[in-house]
Order: sequence, then structure tokens, then C-alpha cells
Amino acid sequence: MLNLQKAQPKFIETLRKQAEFTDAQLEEFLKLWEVKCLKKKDHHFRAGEICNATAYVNKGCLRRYVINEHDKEVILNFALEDWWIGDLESFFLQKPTIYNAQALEDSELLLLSRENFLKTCEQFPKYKAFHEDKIQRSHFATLKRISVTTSGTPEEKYLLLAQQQPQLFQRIPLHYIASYLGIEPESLSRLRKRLTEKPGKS
Amino acid sequence: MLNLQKAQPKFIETLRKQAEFTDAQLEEFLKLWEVKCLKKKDHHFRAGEICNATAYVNKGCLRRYVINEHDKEVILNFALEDWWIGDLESFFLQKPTIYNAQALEDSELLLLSRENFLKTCEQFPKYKAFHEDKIQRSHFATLKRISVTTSGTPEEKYLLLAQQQPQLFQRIPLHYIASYLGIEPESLSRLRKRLTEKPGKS
DNA sequence: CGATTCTTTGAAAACAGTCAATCTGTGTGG
DNA sequence: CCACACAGATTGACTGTTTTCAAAGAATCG
Repeated sequence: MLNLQKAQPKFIETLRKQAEFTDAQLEEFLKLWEVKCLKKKDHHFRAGEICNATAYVNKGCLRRYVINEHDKEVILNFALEDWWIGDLESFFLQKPTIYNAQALEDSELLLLSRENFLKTCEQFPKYKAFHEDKIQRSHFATLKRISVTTSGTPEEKYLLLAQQQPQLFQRIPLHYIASYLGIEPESLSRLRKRLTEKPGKS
Repeated sequence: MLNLQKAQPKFIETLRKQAEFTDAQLEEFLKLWEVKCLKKKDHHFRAGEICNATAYVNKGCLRRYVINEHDKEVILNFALEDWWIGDLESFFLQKPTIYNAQALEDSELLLLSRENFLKTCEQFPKYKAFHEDKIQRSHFATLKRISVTTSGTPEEKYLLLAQQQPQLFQRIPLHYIASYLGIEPESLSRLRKRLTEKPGKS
């Protein structure tokens, strides 16, 4: 369980407003959560497992990736503080996930088990709505991303990421960025060189 | 309104089973739908408009595309018979869509207005569930597609499409396929040449 | 038949992938 | 404290593919 005084993840604030939880309700709700600590390189889950919890990144940073047909890791997204990481398909349909989630730094996750999640959804329709809204926004964002991954050049994708998640570049090795962009580390290195040589882009 | 005897789109069968509609209810429900005919090259909607209806492709074929920063059209998906086409973000959030939907053949759409959609969802929770299930599956599929568009070579993407929607190749010009794959028509032409020369792939 | 529309081909430049080697920084153990 | 190993980043050389631009061939439709 979580200590209301101690752990105050951002999403709790949102919940207090959006889901109109009272303090008492919040306290009850927080009892349902568990803390999970991951060392750098630890996996939160691996392909083949079933995701039986929703996970909130309270501290640290993870990557979610798949292994493609050529046994190569392809990073689908990074999850930093205040993000959620999991596989909803596995969670809802109770089927093995195809994704892997690995900590890139020592990290702390907050977990709500499927069981407790479902219970909370029944008890607090507003929490259910909060969650569904999150899913919906993620869905729309994913759809938009398709057009970038389809037609964007590596350079465009790189600049977009640098703009959207600049913190990443301070925290994780570049070869992970390359994987996310769908190119080799060598190509990313040359791409960055080109960018610093041509314009005054930092 | 739709004639129950005449129009029997596939999804009606699904509804009868999944949503447990009685014949009488179905008849009422079908009254809410409208037919919209499109000539080849007509647009169902364009970027900037608000999508105020869900659309089912009863006949024909459409493409959904965006215009990217270089004023180039990028096709996100094709919608053939028994598919749905629209922009849920625009539909639910009542904001202008960024997508365009154009008929690639003379087509017939079945429309359910937002108003009637919401009414039906209230009246028949099972219809709402049917719709939500559709969205969820689409969401999961889109997520999986990200890994293909990120790390797949044009050849791999081509072969995957040829396997998943072989009908397309019988019906639409190849330059649309190229746009979907994120390459130029010339490259698709050479790619196809390579495939026929090297292996015995048809 | 003529006019679009679509597809293919050619040639040059730009770029990504691969393999191998080097360079850099970090931390560990002797 | 140094030497070493190790992970990560860069560079070079080479190959293959894509882009671009231009032009020529097909196919389709009115």
C-alpha cells in the first residue's frame, strides 16, 4: 500500500480533481497499490507473460520494445516519470503480451493489480472514465504517430523526438534512441553530425 | 433509412448475435441509418471538417490520408467493404479532423449520425459495447503496426500488405500502395521487379 | 482515337546498412 | 592509483536502396 503523505504521484492530483475522490476515498484507494522497484536493466515484464497490473512510473525510466523477425529489438516508446507502462491488450484480454518492458535506470513503479483495478472501476465510475480517457488519448496519439513513422525521414523523426522528449537525451544512451527511430546507431551518429555541421541546431 | 430486406451488411449479422438485437429492434435501429453514395475520387470528409457520423463501407473502397509537412499525401489505411471509416477523435471530441477520406471506386457508405449513435448507445448498452470492442481492437492493431512501420523494410511492408489485403492489388493503382508503404511509386516498381526476378514470388 | 492516368526505366546523388576498427568515458579490481 | 575491461559512440570503406528528375511506355476512359 501507499502512504498518502509520502507518495504523491502526479496522477493522484488529477484523480482528486477529475474523479472527484474525497480524501477518505483516496486513502482507501491508495491502499490497493503496491510499489515495485526495478534496478537498471531489470525487466518489468517480458513477451509471453500476461500483464496483470497497470503500472505507473513514479521514478525512473523504462523502454518498451518488441523483438522483430530478425531478432532485433525495436523500441516502441519510452516511459518516464508520470507515464504509464503496460500492455492493455494483455491486461484486458488476458493473453500473453508481445512486448517487453525494461528499466533503463533504477526505477520505481506503482502497481494496481487487475483485480483491484476492476474493483475500483466498479466502485468509482469516475476512475473508470479517467482510465478510459487515458486510453483514448493514447489511441489517438498512436494513430497520428503512424503517419510520422510511415513517411518521416530519420532526421525528421529525430528532431520531433528531441522536441517532444528532450529529457531523454540527457538520460539514456543514444543507441536506444536509434532503435526508437528505426535506424542503426551508426546512422544516428552520422545524422547528428550532419545536423551540427549544417545548421546551428544544438 | 435502410431497408431490412434489401440492405444486409455483414455487421448486421454481428449485431444480431453480439448485441442480441431482436428483429423488431433491428428494424427500428436500421431506420436511423442513411445511405451515402460516393463517386470515384469523391471525398467523404476532408481535413478541417468535423466527423459527425460513423461510416460503414457497404460497397467500394476508400483511402484515408493526411497531408504532411512537405504537402505530400500519406495514406494511413484503406477501407474496403465491411470496414469502418472515420475519425473517432473528431467524432468524440468534436474537433476538426486532420484526416481525409476519399473514394477510390464508386462506393456506398452507411452513416449513423453522432446524435443517433449516442441515442443508440444509451438505449442498447450492447451496441455501445460492440462499438467499444471495435475501437479497442483497432487500437491494438495500430500499436502493433508501429513496430512494422518503424523497423520494417519497404519490401517487408509490401509483402505483409500483399498477405493481409491481397484484394487491394486487384482494385487500386499501385501508387496508392506506395504511399501507404511510405515510398515513391518508382521505388515500389523496382521493388516489385526485384521480387519477381529473384524468388518465384507472385 | 486522343487525353489522362498510371507504370516503368534510366542515371545521378544522397543516404542507410554492414562490418570492422578506433576512440571515449566509466567503473572495477588488483 | 593505475591498468584493464566494458559499454557506448564514432569513423571509414563498401554495398545496396531510395530519392529525384526526366522521359518513355502502358493502360484506361471518354
